[in-house]
Amino acid sequence: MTRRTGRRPGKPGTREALLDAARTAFAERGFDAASIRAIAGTAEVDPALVHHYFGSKDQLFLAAMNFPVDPGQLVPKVLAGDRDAVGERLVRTFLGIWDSPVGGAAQALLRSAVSNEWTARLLREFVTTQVLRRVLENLDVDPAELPLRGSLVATQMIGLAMMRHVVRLEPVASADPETLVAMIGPTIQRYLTGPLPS
Amino acid sequence: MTRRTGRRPGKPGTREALLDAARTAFAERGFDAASIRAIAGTAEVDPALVHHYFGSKDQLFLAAMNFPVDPGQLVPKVLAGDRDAVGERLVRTFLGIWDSPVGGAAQALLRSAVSNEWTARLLREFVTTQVLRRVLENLDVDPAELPLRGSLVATQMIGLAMMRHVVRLEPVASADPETLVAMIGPTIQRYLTGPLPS
DNA sequence: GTCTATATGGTGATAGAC
DNA sequence: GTCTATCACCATATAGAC
Repeated sequence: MTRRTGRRPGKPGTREALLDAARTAFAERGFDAASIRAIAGTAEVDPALVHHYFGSKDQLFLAAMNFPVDPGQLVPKVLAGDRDAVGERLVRTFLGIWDSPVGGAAQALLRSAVSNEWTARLLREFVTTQVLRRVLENLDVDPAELPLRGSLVATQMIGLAMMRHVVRLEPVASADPETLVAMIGPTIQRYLTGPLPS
Repeated sequence: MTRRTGRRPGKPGTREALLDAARTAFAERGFDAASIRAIAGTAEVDPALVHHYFGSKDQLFLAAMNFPVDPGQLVPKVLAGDRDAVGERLVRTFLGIWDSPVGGAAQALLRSAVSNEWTARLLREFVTTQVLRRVLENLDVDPAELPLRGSLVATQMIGLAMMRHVVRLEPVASADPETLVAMIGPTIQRYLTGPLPS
C-alpha cells in the first residue's frame, strides 16, 4: 500500500539501469556496434530517454566508463610490500579488477578502443597518466626509461586482458588467477625493474 | 596506341584492387565497420562488383585474409638454432610479419576479432593450430603443459601487436624492433621452456 | 517527464537494363 | 561483364504530442 502523495519525477532507477545496460552492451559489442536502442531495450526504457538524460551516445559512454575504481587508491596497495614482488601484486590487482563488476567497464573500454579512435585515445591516456605513471614514479627507476618500461608492461597486461576476456583463448580464459600471477608476475617485474638493452 | 581487337573482359586488375582495398579497410576499421561501399570506392569499382566477384562480405574477408604467409615455412626458421634463443627469434619473426605488407591482413584479423565473433574464432584457430601447436611440438615440452604455455605466449604477442599497431602506445609503437626483441624475447622464452607453477 | 513519429543517412544484398 | 536503381533494414537524433 504505497501511498504516493508527492510527485514522482519518473522512476529514479532509470538512469542507473541505463548506465548498467550501457556498460554491458559496450563491453560485449564495443562502442560502434552497441546501439542506443538495444541499451534502452535491456534497460526497459524508451530510447529517446537516453538523449534526454545524457545528450548523446558519446556522453553516455563517458558516463558509463566513469566507474568507481580509483587508481590513486589502488596503486599504493600494489606498491606496498617488497619491491621484488610488485610485478605479482600488479597482475593480481589487475586480474581482480577484471573479474569484479567493474570489469565490465574495462572490457567496454578495451573493446571500443579497437574500433574507435577517440575511445582508443581515452584508453591510452588512462593507462599512461592514471596507472603506469603512478606506479613507476614510486619505483625510483630512471625517468628516461619510464615510458618504455611502462608501455612494455601495457603490452603484457592488455594482451592478458584481450586473451582472457575478449578473444577467450583457453586455458588462459578460465585459468586460476594465481597461476597467471605466478607466470606473468615475473614478466612485469622484469619490465619494471629489470635491465634495459640500449 | 594500344589497339584492342580481342574482347577485354573488364579490367583484369579489379579483383586484385578490390582485395587490396578490402585488406586496408578491414585493417583500419575491422570487419563490421568496414563497408563494402567504401572498399569499392577506394578501389574505384562499383559496389555491386564485390558481390559479383566474391558473393558476400564474409567471403570477401576470407579472400582478403588468405595472405601469402605460410606458417609451415616460417616455423622451422624460428626453431632453427639454439633452443635458448627461440623466444627472441619468435618475437623477431612476429615483428617482421607485422611490419611487412602482410601485416595489413594480420591487423585486419586482429581488429575484426574484437568486434566479431566468427573472426575471433578464425584468429583463435589460426593462432592455436597453425602457429603455437607447430612451435611447441618441436620443443619437447610436456604435452600437457602445451596449451597453457601456448596461450601465455599468445597474451604477450597479441598484446604487443595491439599496443604497437592498434592502440599505438608510444614508445612501443615506434620502437626499434631489436629493442623489443631484447626485452620481450626472454618473456616468450620463459613461457615456452621455463618452469610452470602448478 | 515520457514517448510516438519522423527526419536523415548508411548498410548489405539483389534484379535487371545495357 | 558492368552498373543503375532499389529493397529492406538499422542507426542516431530530434520535434512535438500527451
